[in-house]
Formats: sequence, C-alpha cells, structure tokens
Amino acid sequence: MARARQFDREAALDLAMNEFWQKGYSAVSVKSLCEQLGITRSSFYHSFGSLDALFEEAMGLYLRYNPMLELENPKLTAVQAIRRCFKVLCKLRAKDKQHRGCLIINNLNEGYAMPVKTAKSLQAKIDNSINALEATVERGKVEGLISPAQNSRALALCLQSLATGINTLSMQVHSEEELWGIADTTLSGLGF
Amino acid sequence: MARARQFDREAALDLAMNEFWQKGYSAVSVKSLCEQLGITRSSFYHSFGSLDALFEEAMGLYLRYNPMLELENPKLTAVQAIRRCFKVLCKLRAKDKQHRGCLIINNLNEGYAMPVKTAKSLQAKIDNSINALEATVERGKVEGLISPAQNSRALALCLQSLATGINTLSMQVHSEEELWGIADTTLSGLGF
DNA sequence: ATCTTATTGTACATATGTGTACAATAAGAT
DNA sequence: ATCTTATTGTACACATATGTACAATAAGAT
Repeated sequence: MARARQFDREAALDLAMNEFWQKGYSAVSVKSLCEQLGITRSSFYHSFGSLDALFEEAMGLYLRYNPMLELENPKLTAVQAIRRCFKVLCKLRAKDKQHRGCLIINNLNEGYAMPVKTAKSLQAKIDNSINALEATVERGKVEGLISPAQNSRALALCLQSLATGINTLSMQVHSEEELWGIADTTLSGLGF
Repeated sequence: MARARQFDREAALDLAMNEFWQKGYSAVSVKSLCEQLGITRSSFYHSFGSLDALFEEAMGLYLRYNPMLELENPKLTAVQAIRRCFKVLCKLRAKDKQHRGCLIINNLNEGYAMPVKTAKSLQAKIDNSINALEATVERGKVEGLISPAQNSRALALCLQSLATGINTLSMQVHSEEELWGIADTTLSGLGF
C-alpha cells in the first residue's frame, strides 16, 4: 500500500471554505493556503487538483448547511417552510461572529477570475435556489394557501431577492432581531 | 510651467471604475490597469497615488449616477420617490449589457484585501443609503402617506435589502420586467 | 532663451504566485 | 524483507506584482 496522507484533508477543506467565504475567490492563492496549512504545494495539487476544484468542493461543503433545505421539510406546509427557511437563515447569519454573509453570493462577482465552468456552476446554485422556491410556491397553491392567480416565478424571484438582501446586509447588520424584522415584514407583505 | 499630462485622466478613471465593477478590487492590479491604459506605473502613481485612492475616486464617480438620488427629488412625495428610485434602478441594471450589478455591493466582500480605511468608506456608503431611505420614510410619515406606527429604521432595512437583492439578482436576471416585478410586488407588500 | 516643475521613462530590489518535474519517503499488503 | 504507490520534498523556470529612486522630458511662464 502507498504512503498515507500526513495532513487532515477535511480540516484543509474547511479552512479553504472559510478563506473563499471571507476573502473571495480571487483573494485566495494556493500558496497562502499551503502556508496556513503547513503543507507543500506539491501535496496540495496532489490532494485537490487545482484551486477551482477545491473551490467547487468548498461550495459543496458549504451547501450542506443551506437554510433552503428547510423547503423540503415534509412536516411543514409550503408557507411554514418558507418562513422557517428565512428564520433559520437570519439565525445563522446573526450567529456568525465573522459576519461573512453567504459564500455563494459573495463570489458571484468573481466570475472573471474563475474558469468559465466554475463561474457557471456558481450561478447554477442561484438558479437552483430560485427553482426550489418556485416549486415551494407551487406546492403552496396545491395546498390552497397561496392564490393560484399569483405568478410563481415572480414570487420566487421576490423571495430570492429577499434572501440575497438579508445575506448581504448581514455583513453589516448583526442583530438577529433586525434581520428577522426584514424577513418577517417582507414575507408578510408578500402574503407568506 | 510643468510638463502636461500625456493621457486622459478622466478616461483612465472611467476604465478603472469599470474594472473594479466587473472584477472586484482584489482582481485589479496597478500593472494590468497601466497596460490597458498604455501608461507606465510611474505615471499612474503620480496621478492617482495608490490603487485604493483610485478605488475611492472610482466609487465617487460611480455614485454620481446613484438611483438613490431620486429620494431627494423635491417634486415627488416620499412614496413616489421610493417607487421612482426602484424603477430607475431596475431600468439601469437591465440596460447594462455587461450585467455588472452594483459596484459598491459587489465589493463589500473584498474588505480583507483593502486598507481598513477603504473598507470602512465602502461600508459607509451602505449606511448612507439606509439613512437616506429612513429619512424618506420619515418624510412619508410627515406627509401622512405612511403610518406613524411603522418603525422607520426597520422599513428602511427592508428597502435596502430589496435594493441589494435586485442589484445582485440583476447579474443573472436580465429582464427589466422581471426586475421591476420584484420591486413592484415587494414595495406594494410593504405599503409603498 | 531660460527656468520651473509635473510628468514620463527606466531600472532596481523584492515579494508573490503558478505549474511541472523528479527524486525521496513511508505505510502496509504480499 | 520486499514491493507498490500515493504522498511528500525540493528545485526549476517563469509570470505577475509592488514601491521606490532618479534621470530625462517637455509645456509654457518669465
């Protein structure tokens, strides 16, 4: 059998995720990551392939804690699920002492620095979110809690816009009450 | 008298603004700017001092076209001004063929790459926007169009969140109708 | 014509970053 | 004990980037 890895790959991925989150893709270099990890670039390229491959892995890890997953919660009605989803989001952002906002949204404007494939995969995450919201609105119509006269796509865009706004504002507005105030007021106004 | 400048300073500032807008602060270097401008770094440092001084100038130029300026329009009621402001924003973002979103918001997550002073000046722009919105809500109360029972700061945060959401979404949602749909629906829900 | 001085050109010293190549290492299966 | 092979260490060859220093340039006021 071959020589074993001398460093903790999970811990390295975790650190990388945090770097991309805080500083953004184009401010993260292979060199600086390796220095923080105490490994050589040689080890890095062997384990991760490239910086953008690592970035994709980091996005994957990040999305394991995605508040939008609440939308699939089978115990909740569509409207409850949407409200819960925003509640969880506000709690999560307020709890973050580093006020990092959202990794995905923070990196949307770094497209030029990435391989095209990576930039597209990033944008696809937003599309997925919009689609999940739209599906939940549709579910709300079936459940009779949302008027079928409403345009589901348009409502989903309102919700995605709200999520984006809260994520970004959370970098400067740190109080959970204020963040939830935004969500609650806007959701109520939209009929949720 | 001294030797005259050989390049167009305004044009250079314009190009720099666009670079910061499209690529973000940490993806812009003095070297690449100079190469695009066909000037030496020597000339650059003489004219602009440093990259972050240029960035501050670029923000200043950018904000000369700020849709939030509609809030000060004396011919409009507070509610009209707020709606107009979002209408102008949607039009502006949809018209941008490069889908750059908002320079200020795009760079909020680049704070780590900048001198602290510059990062703070960036965040102050957001605070200014929130304060301008809050003042307009207050004006609406005076005009009798907004209930005095409402929390002005909370409503201002809802509006700032909406503006942020639209700015960011505009990088992927290019239709003016869809963007305005988000603004119109959300504004109506909030009572504007 | 000369002088002043902002601007420009060129060079230096240094730091950071990338990607590859190849030899040395070591875990554990045979 | 030997062998296999992923991992690690070291080095090479570049490319990119920063900030400063100082001499050369040229516009136009005197």
